Amino acid sequence: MRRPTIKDVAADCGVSKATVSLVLRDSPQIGEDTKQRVRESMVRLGYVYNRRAADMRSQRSRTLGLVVTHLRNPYFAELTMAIEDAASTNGYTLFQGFSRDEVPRQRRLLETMAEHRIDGLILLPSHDSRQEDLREALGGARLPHVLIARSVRGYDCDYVGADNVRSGVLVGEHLGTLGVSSAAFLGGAEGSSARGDRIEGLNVGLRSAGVTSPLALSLPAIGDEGGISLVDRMLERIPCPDAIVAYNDMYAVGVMNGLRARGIIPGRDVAVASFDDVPDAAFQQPPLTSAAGHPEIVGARATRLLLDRLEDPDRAPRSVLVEPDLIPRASTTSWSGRA
Amino acid sequence: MRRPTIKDVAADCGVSKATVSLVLRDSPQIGEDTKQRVRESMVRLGYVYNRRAADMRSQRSRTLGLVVTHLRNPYFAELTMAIEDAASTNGYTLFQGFSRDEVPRQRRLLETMAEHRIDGLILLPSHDSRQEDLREALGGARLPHVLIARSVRGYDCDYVGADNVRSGVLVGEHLGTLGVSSAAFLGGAEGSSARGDRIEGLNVGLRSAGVTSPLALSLPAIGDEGGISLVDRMLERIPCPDAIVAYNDMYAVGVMNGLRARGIIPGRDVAVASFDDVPDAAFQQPPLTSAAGHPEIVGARATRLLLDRLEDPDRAPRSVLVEPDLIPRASTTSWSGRA
DNA sequence: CTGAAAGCGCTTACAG
DNA sequence: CTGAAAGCGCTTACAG
Repeated sequence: MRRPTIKDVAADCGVSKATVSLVLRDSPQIGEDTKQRVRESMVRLGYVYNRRAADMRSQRSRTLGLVVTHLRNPYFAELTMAIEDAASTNGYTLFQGFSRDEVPRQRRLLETMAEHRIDGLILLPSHDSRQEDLREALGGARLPHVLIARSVRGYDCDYVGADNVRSGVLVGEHLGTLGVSSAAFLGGAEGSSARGDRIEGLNVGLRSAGVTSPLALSLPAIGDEGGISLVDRMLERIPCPDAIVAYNDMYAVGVMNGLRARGIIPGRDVAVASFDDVPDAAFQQPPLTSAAGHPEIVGARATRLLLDRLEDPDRAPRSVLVEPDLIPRASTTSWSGRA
Repeated sequence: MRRPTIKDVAADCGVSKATVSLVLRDSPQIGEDTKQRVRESMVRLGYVYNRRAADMRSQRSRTLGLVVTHLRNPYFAELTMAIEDAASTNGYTLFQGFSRDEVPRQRRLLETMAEHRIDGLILLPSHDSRQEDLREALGGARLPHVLIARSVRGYDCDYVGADNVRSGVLVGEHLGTLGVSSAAFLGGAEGSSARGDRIEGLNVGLRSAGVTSPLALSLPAIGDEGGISLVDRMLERIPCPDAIVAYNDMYAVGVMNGLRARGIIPGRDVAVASFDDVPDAAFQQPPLTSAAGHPEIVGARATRLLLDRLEDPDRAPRSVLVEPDLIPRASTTSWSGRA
């Protein structure tokens, strides 16, 4: 009941192992009649190609690793699906792991994947990754890799993400145009590259739309804190601003619930905007204005970048920023203006 | 610049390959001083263990395959994370693929994973999978596997899912107790095992709570159709019932938006309930009553079942049904009763 | 406690 | 057009 190997196939149809191997790759060296006979033997014996053995000999695995933090964020889920699609289209199978935003867990995953001899890695780094963490885990294994969605300060490598500064500018200009004169930024992990970029762009956008005193407050989330709690903390410190910009759509949902709990109607009493434009954003009450981060494009470009690097391991690192789009919806456009 | 192998390590510290191999597994056969020397060599040379080679010899791969349809459903995302967690806790690395509910794509993924010699497979079957499809893809490769969330008619194998009949009963009893006298079921793919089970249970639950004429209508989704369109189709055929039960929380969100678009307030004018209890359910307006399907438990049990089967490939197939819980929220409890 | 040898299932020059 | 042989990097009996 052992699984048949090319040796069994070769014996079954009276050729050598080498011939069977060449038939597997449909080599033009082999005659059509021989190919036919070999293929019939394979079917008869129930032969299943063993890639592990093949790859061991040819020193590549045709596998890629994908490590993201988790899938609770629909943006990460879309990113994951886009990468799987691009990988399998190009003949690669994907190892997947979730760091849950924990550096030790991330390190273990990278180690294991390196031991499985993945050809390359796509990593959405856990938010507290330091450059040393990555250098240790990736440099040691000399593993081609690209970072997505979050960059790591001081660590220069291939990177693909939405253009967060530009997203911030779009949101800021939109709010300014609506007549907003005060705004707060809620959520996101302190020190996150995406958070810093979004805030930076937001200030630029607000100013360019003529808002003189941008960002009355910006509160990063503490631990697993959600939007409801952030609204409470905000209201302890400042009166409700004209607009609240959430770090992403998930925080925005919490923010809108937090506002309602305080008797403030989101969309009417205060404009609410955020980032990512996950599918659910359109189905919120009110529908949520969001800067689309196009995860399907980010995922496809990241996979492309990684495959390019496999071809040429020594090329200079590249950074790809995907252009965002502002999707205005009622959470900002129905804002009634200052009383 | 070739990667060092155990041969290089052995040469570096003057022992044989076999000794290095034993040190890798921390064998008690080897003396502490020798182990120390070997480990120092490994670090010095930057040795990375090659599991592919090891596994080829030992005829197992320490990898599992996970194929789900997609991650757009948060329930599937939770399931995926739970399985990855259980797999990595047990020393397995996960291959992941998405069938996108397409049988040919599913078949290709299963074939490729079999060629990579995964030790076992967890499959959330694409909704139109026939038993022949699975028999062909899995029987041929003699691959240990367990199905999750959806069963396939006529295909007897290990299975883990929420108890959908019981979920239906819980929802039905809850609605009956609230005084509902008419209900419609919206969404889900026609022929889906989960859909059939939920409807069956729902009828039982409604009856047992004294509702004499259950389920005025049940409409499966056509293609990618969402809740909004389903509401429109429902209202063309019957007057709005006391309660709408959606196939899952994603349809429920659409259903509530569809109702609002028609001037019907969900929660007040009509009770809305559904299945899964994804994290977002609590944050809907109104918060959504849902029968929790506990994906973290389903995922953990499925992985356990697969590992058990790897131990004993010939045991009889088992079916594990995870007990659901009804989480009542305002989408039903604020229902005002018949006018 | 350690080493020499065979073998896992392929691919890859090299002959013929 | 096909075959014999070496080798990918490990593990596993088997000696000693």
